[in-house]
Amino acid sequence: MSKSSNGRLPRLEDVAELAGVSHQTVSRVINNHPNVSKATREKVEAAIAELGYRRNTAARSLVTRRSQTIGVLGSELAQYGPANTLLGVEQAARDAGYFVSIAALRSVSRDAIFDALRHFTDQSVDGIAVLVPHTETLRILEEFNPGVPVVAVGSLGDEAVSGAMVDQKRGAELAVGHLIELGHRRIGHVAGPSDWIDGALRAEGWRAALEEAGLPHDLLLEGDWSAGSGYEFGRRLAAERTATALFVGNDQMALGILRAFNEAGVRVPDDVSVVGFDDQPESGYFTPPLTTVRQDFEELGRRCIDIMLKEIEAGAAVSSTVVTPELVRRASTASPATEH
Amino acid sequence: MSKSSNGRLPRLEDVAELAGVSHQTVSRVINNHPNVSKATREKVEAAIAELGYRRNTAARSLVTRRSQTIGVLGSELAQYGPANTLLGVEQAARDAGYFVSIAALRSVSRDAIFDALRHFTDQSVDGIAVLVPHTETLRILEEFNPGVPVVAVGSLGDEAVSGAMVDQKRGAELAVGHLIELGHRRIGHVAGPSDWIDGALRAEGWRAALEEAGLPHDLLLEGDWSAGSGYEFGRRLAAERTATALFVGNDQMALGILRAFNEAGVRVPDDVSVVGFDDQPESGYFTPPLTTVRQDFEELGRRCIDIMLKEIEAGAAVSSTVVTPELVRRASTASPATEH
DNA sequence: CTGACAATTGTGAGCGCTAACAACATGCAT
DNA sequence: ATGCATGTTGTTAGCGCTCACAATTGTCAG
Repeated sequence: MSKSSNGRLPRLEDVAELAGVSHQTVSRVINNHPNVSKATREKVEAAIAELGYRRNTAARSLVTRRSQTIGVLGSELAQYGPANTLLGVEQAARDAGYFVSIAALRSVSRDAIFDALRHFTDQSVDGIAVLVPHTETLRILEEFNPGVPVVAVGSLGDEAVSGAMVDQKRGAELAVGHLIELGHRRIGHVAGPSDWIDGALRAEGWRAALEEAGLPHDLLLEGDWSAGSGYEFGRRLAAERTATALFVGNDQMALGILRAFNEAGVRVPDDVSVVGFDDQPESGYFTPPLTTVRQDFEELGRRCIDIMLKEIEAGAAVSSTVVTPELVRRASTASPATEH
Repeated sequence: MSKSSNGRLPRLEDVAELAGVSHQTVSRVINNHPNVSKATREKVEAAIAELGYRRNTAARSLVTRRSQTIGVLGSELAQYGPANTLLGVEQAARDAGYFVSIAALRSVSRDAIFDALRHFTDQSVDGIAVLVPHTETLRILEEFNPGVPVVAVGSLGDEAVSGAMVDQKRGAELAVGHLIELGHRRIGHVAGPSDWIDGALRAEGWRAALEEAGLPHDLLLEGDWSAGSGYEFGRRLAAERTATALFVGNDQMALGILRAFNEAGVRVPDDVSVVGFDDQPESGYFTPPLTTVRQDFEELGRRCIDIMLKEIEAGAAVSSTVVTPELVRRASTASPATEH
């Protein structure tokens, strides 16, 4: 960091002096105000460069009451989806000149959420991105009005907060449609927790797709997203053999099911087809490589910030955006064996 | 957020007025200065509670030149290791009353790192945690002196910056030792990139362990951490069959190898034993469940902040800390088949 | 009762910036 | 020349807090 000769970081006043103008003119230059003559602007810019001047964020914040910071409230931030969404959020926010402050929830409770929101208001963040995919989160958010734009990722939002989401029902349709096309009639669903927005929506999409095709939709199991829970269900399903195809809520649970089927001698896809959700980088290397539904989490994060910046900078109204998922066909699905 | 009757957020002055003291006394109370009488402190605390007063961070920052913010510079933040380290960092930092600002590197270059560091100095962060596990990072850090404590995660640090790391050589020893104990003599290593600190250290540990046991250490392949690169090597190794056991740099590459071996009819662990590194939540559900070396990333992150806070708050000298990894035995390792 | 000292509380200034307004050119129609 | 709009620059105040120091009170030995 460059320091002025007296050992202090240079400030507006120092730049002004060197450029032979008032500090206010320097302020105008760094804030891109219109009415500054070209000659003055160049003089000031030269002085800024010479001193290595950088604006003091705290001083600016103090008077503008804005911090150029976006708060990201997240849970399960180490998981593939949230982690990548965070990356998209960070990229879009930093590119737009904002700082990104994070608060990770250890548990999703009212108190924890309030605590994190207070943390952000203490920091006078200009907006809050919420990566907490539980249905109850929205209700809690409405209770605590932080006074700045809030965008909930993974939800379509409502009257109070904006939302950016992947079209989960479409994703479920894609998966189930693929299985129906292959000739399956008995298609089960291993869902994520029903208090997670995505979990509920995928289950709903699964049911709707089967209903539309006139097929039964009675095989529904609710897991917790973990490979372990997939494994447990896999053992049960291997014993019962009630379905010829499974739509699984995420790739991790699918991995557990694959493992359980392998142990039990159930062949995938010969005996049972399996479709996952997410398309993690590893999913193509499962045994067998997993057919799944890809979600572009980084794009989701970027869209979230797009919406937020429109609200912050242009005072736009609450709105929402939807990212479309995509089916990735690999080796875990095939037509059912014809029965004798 | 509670507002005072005139629509403004309450400030020190408002609290002082209500409590019948000076603003300075209120400041003393919120900063826990000693010389404040019990009666006064209680009066002030009551006023603070009544008004819902919260200190203005920007104003405080402006005068103290400290922001109560820790910057986290990371790359590959969506990967299991870095993502969990970030979680540990966030937890420890927020618990200590700090804000956590992140900057994710899209590419690891001098420019990108400088950019991110400038981003942090603009924000006057009080310390910087670096989660960029490339060997060159340290050199770049030394060039740019941010003027605040820096802790590099995944490195032992050096004279200029502190470090928090997992004992990678010990981890490699654990893995290789386990294989030797099982009776393997030809133990190959699929390493991570050699310009990653962890990759280089694990390879070194592998070599050292074999050397000490008087075993050959000529089968070394360098991957890129991805399942895809593991898969490629797996195909080659399946064809060549030069080793009876493989120590793999991380669980993802191990997954790729498992996949390739499965395709090629190489049985694990009957024909070849495989040990991974990391112990991701999924590793226990691979086919077969993976023997691996567990690293406690969250602990690593917490330790990193412990060190940093000591430097920030107590002016402690540059130091370092080491987290010990642990072997997790599962089904991907066994004694080699006795040859005829 | 006084002076010295410690404990407690108050006063004033200023951190670096932006907002609001004032002041000054400049150009052009009258 | 005069008046007025327009563009450009300067002046002043104040955001909410902490620091350094000043002022006040209480305590106790002599």
